[in-house]
Amino acid sequence: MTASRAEDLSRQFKAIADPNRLRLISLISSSAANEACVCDLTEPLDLGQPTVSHHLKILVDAGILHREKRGVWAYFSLVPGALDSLAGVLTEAQ
Amino acid sequence: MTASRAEDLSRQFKAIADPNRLRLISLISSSAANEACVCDLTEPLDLGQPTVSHHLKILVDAGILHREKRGVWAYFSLVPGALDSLAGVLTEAQ
DNA sequence: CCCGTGTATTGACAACTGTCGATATAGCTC
DNA sequence: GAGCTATATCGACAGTTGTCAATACACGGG
Repeated sequence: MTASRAEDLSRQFKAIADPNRLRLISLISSSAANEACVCDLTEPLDLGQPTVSHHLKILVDAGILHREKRGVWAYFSLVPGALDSLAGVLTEAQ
Repeated sequence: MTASRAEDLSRQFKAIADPNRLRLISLISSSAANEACVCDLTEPLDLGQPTVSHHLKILVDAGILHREKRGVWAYFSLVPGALDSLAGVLTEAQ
């Protein structure tokens, strides 16, 4: 594996390598329309709104979540195939 | 997902969320007998021996690598199924 | 045009992480 | 046991990360 490929992959793994971000992914994927807004996510995680917004931005920047603004609300959903692609890296390694 | 489950998973993802550790995994899995010693790994990564030993310890503590000492050499190999188990978490999430 | 509300950004701070040099430990060979 | 070699541990340091309070921005309703 080249160094730059390893850098790219580590950026994505770093994005999900945080307990609160793993819970965000879990909450979003298991919610009604497979999407959730920030206000739905602060309470179950017991974190402040800026902190949740920060974590969501990291996941969006990593290409794992999609952000769609409708009116005042920002709805977050999983990018189809993003997690599968990361999973593939792990299964191919062994 | 419970908070403690998320903590456990994040510990494993943190272990692989580093470019040099991803390369270590790649190097070990693609080497001859699916194992390698520290001395084989320092040169391709261009890191010092203490640093490589440190990264390997993190992977062993996370249950991803197995360490077997034979004489003066320490041979590292993938723990069967460890990466598959992590991959499963990602595919099930979506 | 305000006001209220949902979200994003900024600045600050403690905690953690990756790296290195120096040193310690373990095991082989003579 | 002495010396050599492979590996592990320690101490230190810069850089990064997660969190919060404060603030800014964006949008809809009156």
